[in-house]
Amino acid sequence: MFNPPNARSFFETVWDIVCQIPPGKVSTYGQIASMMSPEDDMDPVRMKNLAPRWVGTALRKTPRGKSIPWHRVINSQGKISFPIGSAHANEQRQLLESEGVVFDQRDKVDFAIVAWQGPDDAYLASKGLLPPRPLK
DNA sequence: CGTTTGACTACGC
DNA sequence: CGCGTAGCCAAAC
Repeated sequence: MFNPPNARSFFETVWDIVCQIPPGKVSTYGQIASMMSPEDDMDPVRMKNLAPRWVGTALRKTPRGKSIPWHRVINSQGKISFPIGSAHANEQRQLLESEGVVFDQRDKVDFAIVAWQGPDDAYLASKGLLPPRPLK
């Protein structure tokens, strides 16, 4: 899953999954990671700590020209992961708000309303992905 | 080629 | 809820 030789396909899988998130909904780095199968010899603890960061790494390298909805991925706390007030954070927030996503006074979204439930089963099967862990 | 960085998370206080 | 910390390791510098 995370070996260098597989990095390319890992990134592409992440981008592919992100493209499945509909407007007005959000996912998290950890949720996307939860859909990827760990390698057989991967230590569960190591996996848990590593996977979300790799999703972040993949997103950081998102091709800007392919209209991938990168802004629909936030962190497990329901907040944008860029420093508040930064150019990136402002852009991400504006994109989400333009889709109807609401942020409360602590800059958090309400997962009960905007959490993405994951791709449909057919998509998961076609990509060999696991059902995503629900967001809380 | 050594050091720092980073689009994370779970957990403890 | 907010803040700090450990765990992680390929990129970026």
